[in-house]
Amino acid sequence: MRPKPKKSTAPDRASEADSGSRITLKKLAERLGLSRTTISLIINDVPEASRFPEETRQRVLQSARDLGYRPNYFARSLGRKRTYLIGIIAPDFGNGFESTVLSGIERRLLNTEYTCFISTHHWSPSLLQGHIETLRDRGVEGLLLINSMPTQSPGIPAVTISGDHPPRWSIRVSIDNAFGIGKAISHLANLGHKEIAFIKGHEGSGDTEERWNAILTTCKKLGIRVDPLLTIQLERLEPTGTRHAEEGRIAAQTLLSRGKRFTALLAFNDISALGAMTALREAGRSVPEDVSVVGFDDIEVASIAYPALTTIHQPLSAMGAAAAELLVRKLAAEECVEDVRLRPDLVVRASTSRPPSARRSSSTKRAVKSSR
Amino acid sequence: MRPKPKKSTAPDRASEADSGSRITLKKLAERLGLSRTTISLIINDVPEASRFPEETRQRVLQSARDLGYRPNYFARSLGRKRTYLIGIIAPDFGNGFESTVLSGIERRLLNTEYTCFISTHHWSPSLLQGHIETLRDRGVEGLLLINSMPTQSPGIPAVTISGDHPPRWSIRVSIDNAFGIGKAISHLANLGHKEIAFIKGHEGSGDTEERWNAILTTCKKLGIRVDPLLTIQLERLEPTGTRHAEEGRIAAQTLLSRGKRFTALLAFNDISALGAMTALREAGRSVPEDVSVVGFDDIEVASIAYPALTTIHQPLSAMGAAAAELLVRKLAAEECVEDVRLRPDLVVRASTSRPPSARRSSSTKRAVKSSR
DNA sequence: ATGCGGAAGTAAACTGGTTTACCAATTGTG
DNA sequence: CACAATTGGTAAACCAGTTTACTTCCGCAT
Repeated sequence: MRPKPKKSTAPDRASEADSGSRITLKKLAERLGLSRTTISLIINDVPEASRFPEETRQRVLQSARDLGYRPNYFARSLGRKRTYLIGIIAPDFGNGFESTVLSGIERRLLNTEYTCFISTHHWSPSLLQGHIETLRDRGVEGLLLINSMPTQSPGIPAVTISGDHPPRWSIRVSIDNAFGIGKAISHLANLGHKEIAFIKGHEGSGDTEERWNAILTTCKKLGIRVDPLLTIQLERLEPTGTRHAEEGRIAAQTLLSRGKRFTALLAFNDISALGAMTALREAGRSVPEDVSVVGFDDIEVASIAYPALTTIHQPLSAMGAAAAELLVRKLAAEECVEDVRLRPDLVVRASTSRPPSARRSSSTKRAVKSSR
Repeated sequence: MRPKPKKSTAPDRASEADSGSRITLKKLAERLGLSRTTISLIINDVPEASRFPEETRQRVLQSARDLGYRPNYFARSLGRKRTYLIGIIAPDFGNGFESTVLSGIERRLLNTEYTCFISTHHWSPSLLQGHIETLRDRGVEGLLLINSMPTQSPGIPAVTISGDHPPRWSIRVSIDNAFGIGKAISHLANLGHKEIAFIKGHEGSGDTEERWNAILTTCKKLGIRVDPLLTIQLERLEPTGTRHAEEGRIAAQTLLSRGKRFTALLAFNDISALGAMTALREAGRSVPEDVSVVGFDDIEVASIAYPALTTIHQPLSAMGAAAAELLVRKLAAEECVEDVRLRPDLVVRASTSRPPSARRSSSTKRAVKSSR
């Protein structure tokens, strides 16, 4: 794009051997003795190009290939009024949640015309707003919002993944939090747990409210008490986005410091569950002998933690792919696309067992179990 | 960018209330009774704009603000021949390595003019090559290559982060692998380990060779035998990029199946170390009582693993920031920027201890230690 | 000989900015 | 008072494509 003052490397593309700069439509036209119009029509293979005899078509195509012609995206976008650009926004690159969603998005977009900007806002609303403006300036046609909820409509099509309060302006891909939480608590209840502690998600973040409401509903249904003393909310730590596990550890420490007994802990997500497990160990409690722990998300490290984490599996990659799919369809035609809601499932691993009171053999040595 | 057929949401920007479409320089000029030239010069605050009296300047600026004028990036890039676009390429979004480097890059680029494309290639050379071409077509001015090494020069400035064999066409940000490996092995040797197993990195990936050579050199110096039977190379699993821990688990299983005794294991990186720890447990070996494990990278989960992982800390975020810095400098002026090499350090946690032979009190109950 | 239709292709306007070269009017200076 | 310099600004070319509305030529039927 920019002129290079000195090329130290040998030119490795035909296009660059040409005349120092990239070959343009005009130069190509001159070489072929045809007009820019003709070349453009043929290169783009528009219906009108059928006017030209096969021979001319081949001549143009061949020449374009030989000279390594690549249309200038900026000129093209300017004329066509389409950019094929998508903006992705996430709070951070995370410990497995965001990255897995991102890979799902990439997978779906791989063989399309679209290219993605990705930016992160570290939970700063103003940064989020700023990114949206920058991306719009850059010409993105649509937005994929992972766990990110702007206060105003971005003014372009947007698909939110796992955000709360789906606003009217966005399409939403989410999982059935109530179903997942129901499964998790039922699992603990079935094992015999009655004293369950809860780590609630961050204020105003993604699925916090929905999951919390599901906890309240499920517990009421199952006759389990939700004790405020056994409830703690995650607080963000600086620098945001890099210490999620630490947040869970601190939450569990606070919980323990209150002195109220609990035999199980349901964390907001896996990473906070893992941090909490660390805190429990530090306080001399064994998992799952003393305290059973359940996470949410099923990120990769959940399965290699020790003990391997029982959790609610979210099809993260599929959610990313679904979101990308919806956005692409929305951008292609103004087709009316609908929200997608997926079902998570419970994955039982080694971090949950019956509560200590239910088995008076608490000194049993921990068996080495397969962790998956 | 594209015409919206029906706007269901209320217009939230002045620019959109205008005439259905975004306001252009021309419209702005007409409203002000000035020429496009004048507006352009003033908006861009070029030196030549000093010609215009302060009063005119303010009038233009104010009006632009009021009408929510935002220059069209495509038109601008076309004329200026600068795009302020950077392409980032990584194998995948990973479990902590890539994401931390990415956040370092983002941090450095946050208050600059640059915007980033990010793409991943899942270790496919052809996909990597394809991404480079796509990004070049899209007009990126430079590339940040995380653990990704194209076979040919990309033809634009590039900074590689943690890649092997730095080619002449790129600037390189890396850590001193030899130093790190030296620290790791010395640590094990000081504890009394002599039978050390090694998990070598993937064929052709990033720091594999450098670390492997460092292992050979250090072991020779310390008089430690590098036994082929205690050496295993990581193999990629499908779908690539999502099962790094599993790769480490399989490697350790293979190692164990060979029946050769070892008291310590040095893994290529943290995620494979964690997978290996799982395999060791499954085989009934305790970490660190029976086998000490050392990782490399110090990703976040290393510190919350159980036992917390002793590892070589890489300043990942700083490396990302440094790479971005170099690229920006390179793009700004053709300033001659040099490679950056950073020093990692050893972080001793709970996954290493003296070998079983050295302490004949092998039935000691594992003490609960602080994990950081 | 004239008019029609299709085949093959192009001129020119347009996208929305940037930039160079120039102009007209005023002010300053010898 | 003539000439230069300054002030305040603009026309037009340019970036590299897309797109619309022609044109020209030829063969064929009337």
